[in-house]
Amino acid sequence: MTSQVAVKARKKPTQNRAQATVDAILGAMAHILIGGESGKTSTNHIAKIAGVSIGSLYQYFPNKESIVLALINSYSEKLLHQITIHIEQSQGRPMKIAIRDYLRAMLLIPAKNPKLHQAFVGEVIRIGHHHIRELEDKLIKIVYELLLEHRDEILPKDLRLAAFILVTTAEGIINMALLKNPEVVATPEFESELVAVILRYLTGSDEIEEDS
Amino acid sequence: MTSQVAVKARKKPTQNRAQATVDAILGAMAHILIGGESGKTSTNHIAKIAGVSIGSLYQYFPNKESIVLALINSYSEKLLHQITIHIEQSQGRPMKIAIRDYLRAMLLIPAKNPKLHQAFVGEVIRIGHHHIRELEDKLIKIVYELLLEHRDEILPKDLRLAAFILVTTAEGIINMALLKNPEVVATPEFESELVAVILRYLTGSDEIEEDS
Amino acid sequence: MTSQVAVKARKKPTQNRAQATVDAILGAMAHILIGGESGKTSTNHIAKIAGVSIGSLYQYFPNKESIVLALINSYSEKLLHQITIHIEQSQGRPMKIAIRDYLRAMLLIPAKNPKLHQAFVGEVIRIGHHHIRELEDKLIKIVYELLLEHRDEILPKDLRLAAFILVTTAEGIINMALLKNPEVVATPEFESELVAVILRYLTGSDEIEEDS
Amino acid sequence: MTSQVAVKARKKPTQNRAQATVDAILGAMAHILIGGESGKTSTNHIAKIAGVSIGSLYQYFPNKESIVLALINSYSEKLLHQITIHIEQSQGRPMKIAIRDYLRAMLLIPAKNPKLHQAFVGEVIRIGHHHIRELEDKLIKIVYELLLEHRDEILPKDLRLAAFILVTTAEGIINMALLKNPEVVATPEFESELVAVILRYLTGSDEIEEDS
DNA sequence: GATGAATGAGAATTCATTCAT
DNA sequence: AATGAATGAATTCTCATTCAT
Repeated sequence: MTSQVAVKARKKPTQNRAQATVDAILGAMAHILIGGESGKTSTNHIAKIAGVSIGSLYQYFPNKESIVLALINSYSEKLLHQITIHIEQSQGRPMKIAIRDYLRAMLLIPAKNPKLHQAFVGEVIRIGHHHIRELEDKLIKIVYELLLEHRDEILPKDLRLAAFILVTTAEGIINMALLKNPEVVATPEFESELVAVILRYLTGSDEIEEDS
Repeated sequence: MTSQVAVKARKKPTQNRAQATVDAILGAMAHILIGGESGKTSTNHIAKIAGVSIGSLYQYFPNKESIVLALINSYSEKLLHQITIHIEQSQGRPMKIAIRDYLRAMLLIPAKNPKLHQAFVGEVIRIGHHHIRELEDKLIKIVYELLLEHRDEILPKDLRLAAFILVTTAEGIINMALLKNPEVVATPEFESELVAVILRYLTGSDEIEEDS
Repeated sequence: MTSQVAVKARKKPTQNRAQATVDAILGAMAHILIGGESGKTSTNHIAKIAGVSIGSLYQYFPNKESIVLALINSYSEKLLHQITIHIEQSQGRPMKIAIRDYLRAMLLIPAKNPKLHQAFVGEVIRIGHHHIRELEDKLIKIVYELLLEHRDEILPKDLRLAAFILVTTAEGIINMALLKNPEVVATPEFESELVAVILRYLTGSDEIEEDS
Repeated sequence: MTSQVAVKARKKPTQNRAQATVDAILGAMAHILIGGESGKTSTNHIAKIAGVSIGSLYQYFPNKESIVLALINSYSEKLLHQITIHIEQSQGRPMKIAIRDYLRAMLLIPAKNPKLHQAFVGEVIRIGHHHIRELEDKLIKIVYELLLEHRDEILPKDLRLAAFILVTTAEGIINMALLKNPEVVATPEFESELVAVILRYLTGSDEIEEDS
C-alpha cells in the first residue's frame, strides 16, 4: 500500500530524510552490537556512528532502549517473513519436508549474520523475553498448524506441547551453537543434525522420502 | 600456643576475614543478578549490598567484570561437579539411564535457582563464551565417552558431532525454556520431554527399560 | 543575512559558546596553578572554578593531562612569539644589544606572572620535557643564528654548544630564581646580573656600548 | 659518635630491623621516583615495593609527604657532604681551582643518577622550595667565604649577590640541562662550559693556571 | 613491633538527556 | 527538522590512613 500506486510522484522529502535518519541510527546500533564489546552503546556514540546529531536521535527515539526495541522488532519481522515464505512454499509437501524447510528458514538469518543474531539474543535476555513473545507465539502457531495437518504421523499426542518443544528446541540449539561456534551454524552438517533432532523427536526417524 | 591444642578451629583469622569479605561480595553480586534487573550491578551498590566498603571490593577484585567471572567460574565448577557425580553413579547402567541421569544433573542446578542460571547465561553472552570454554569442553568429553561405550546402540555415526549436538541441545532447551518460562524447568514433564528429545535423537526411541 | 552586512562580528554562535567554555576551563586551570597548591587540580574542581559542568570539560578535553598540555602549548607559543618580536627588532644592532633584548624577552613573561611560570616549570617536569622540545629547539636555533652572525666577537668556538649553554643558562637562572624568590625576577638588578652572566660567558665582558 | 667505639657489640636488633624497614621504604620511594611516571607514589604501592606492610610504613612515617621529605633531607646531606669534602681539599689552591672543584662536586651526584636528581627537583617544586632553604643557605655561605678569600680577583663587588648568583646559576644550568638532556651532564664538555660560565662571570676569563 | 584487612572520601570519567539556536 | 553545546547524576576506581589481631 505504501509503494503501490505512488500517486504523488513527489514523495515528501522530509519523510525521506527522517527515514534516512532513523535507518542510520538503527544501522549504527546494529553495527555497534555486531562489533563485539556491546560496551559502546552510548547514545552519543550511536549518533556519531550514524553520522547524525544527538538531538536528531532523540527526535526519533525517546530513549536508548527504544532503539534496541525497534531493531529487535524489525529483526523479528524479517525472521517471521522468512519463515512464512518457506512454509507457504512447502504447502502440500510431506511433513518431513515441511519441517526441514521450517528449520532451514530458522537457520537462514542467523547464518547470514551470526554476530548480529547473537547480539539480539543477548539483548532479549537483557530487556526481557516478553518483548518477543509475539514472535514466539506466531512461530508456535505456524508449527502447531503444520503438526495438525500431520497429527497421525507423529509420536507426541499433545500437539501444543510438541509445537512448543519443537520451536524451543530449534531456537535453543541454534542459539547455543551460535554462542559456542558461530561458523558451524552455516554448515550442512549442522543443518542435518538439527533436522535429525527434530524429526526423530516427532517421528522416531529422520528418513526423508523426498520427491523434489 | 596458637595452633597447638585447638586443632582444626582457628584458621588464620586474617584469612577468614578476607574470605568472608570475598564471599559477601560474590553473594551480593549473585543476589543482584537474581533480583531481576541486572542494571543495579554498580560496584558501589554491590559493596553496599555486601555490607562491605567499596575499598574492600577493589582490594579483592580489580574490576566489576572480574566479580562476574569469579561467580561464573565457581558456578561452572559446581555444575561440573554435579555432572561428574551423577555420571559416576550411572557407571555400568544402560545407556538410556546414563543419559537420563546426565540430563537430570544438567537440570538440577538451573532448577534450584532459575533466575540465577538465566542471569549467568546473559552474562556469558555479554562477556564472551570463551570464559566457559573449559566447562563446555569437559561436558562434551564426558558425553563423548559415554556415547563411545554404547556406539552400537545409537544412530549418529560421528560421535564427536553427536556429543556436541547432545550437549548443545540440552543446554539450548534448558536455557530457552528458562527464558520463556523459568518455573517449567523444575517440573517432571519438562524433564520427560527433554529426555525424549535427546534419546530419540540418539536411538529413535525413548523407551527406558529401567531396572532400578 | 547572518554574515552579509555584519562582517567581522558574529562568528557561528555555537563555536563561540564552545570556545568560551574551553577558555573558561583553561583559565580555571591557570588560576588554580597560580594559586599555589597544585593539589586542587581535580577535574571537578577545575570545572567548578570554570563555571562549567564536568561534562563540558570532558567534551573538550579527554583527560586532566590534556588541559595542562593545552595550557603549556599556548604558553610556549606566547613565549616564542615574544622572543621572535624582540629578536626581529634587534636586527642589525650590536650583538650585546641583541643578546640583552633576547634575555629581556625571556624575562618578560615570567616576570608578568611568576607563579604561573613556576607552575608550568613544575608541570613540564611532571609530564616530561619532550612536550616542550619544539619550543626549546626553536629557541636554540634563534640563538644559534644570532651567534653565527657574530662568531668573531665571541669566545666559545662550538656555536651549537654555546647556543645550548646560553639558552639553558638563561632558563636555568630564571627558573631557579623564580623558585627561590619569585619577585626578584621582575627587578632591573636581576636583569643586569642575568645579562652579565651571559655576556661574560660569550665575550669575557659585559660592557654595552649602547647607541639607542 | 654513633660508630666510634662500639662498646656494646650487640646492637639492639630491634633498632636494626627498624632501620632496615625505614631504608626499604626510602629505597622504594626513590625507586618509584626514578622509574619515570611519578604517578605510582601511593603509600600502598611504596609499601609493596619496599616489601613492607602498609602498617609498618605508617609506624615510621606519619604521612606520605614525610617520606619525600626524609628522602630529600638525606639527599641534601649527601650533596652537602660532597661539597664540603671537595672544598676542603681545595683549601689554599687558586680560586679558579677551588671554583672548578666546587662545580665538579655539584655535578658529581646528579651525574651519578640523573633521573633521581630530576625527580628531586620536581618534588622540591611541588612541596616548596623552603624545604631545602637550609641546604641553599649553606651552599651560599660556603661560596661566599670562598669568594671572600679572593675578593680582589673578582669583578662583582657585592659578594653576597655574587655568591647567590653563582650558586643559583650553577644549579639552574645543571637542573635545566638534566631536564633537556640528562646524558650531557656527565660529559667533560659540559663541565668545561659550566666552569667557563661561572669563571667568566667572576673574572671575565676562565684560564686556569693549574699546578697539580 | 608487624601485619594487612578495612575504610570512605574523593578523583576521574561516562552517558542519557535537555534545550537554545 | 537538525544541530551540538551543556548538563549533572551516576559510575568506576584510587589512595591515604586507621585499627583489630
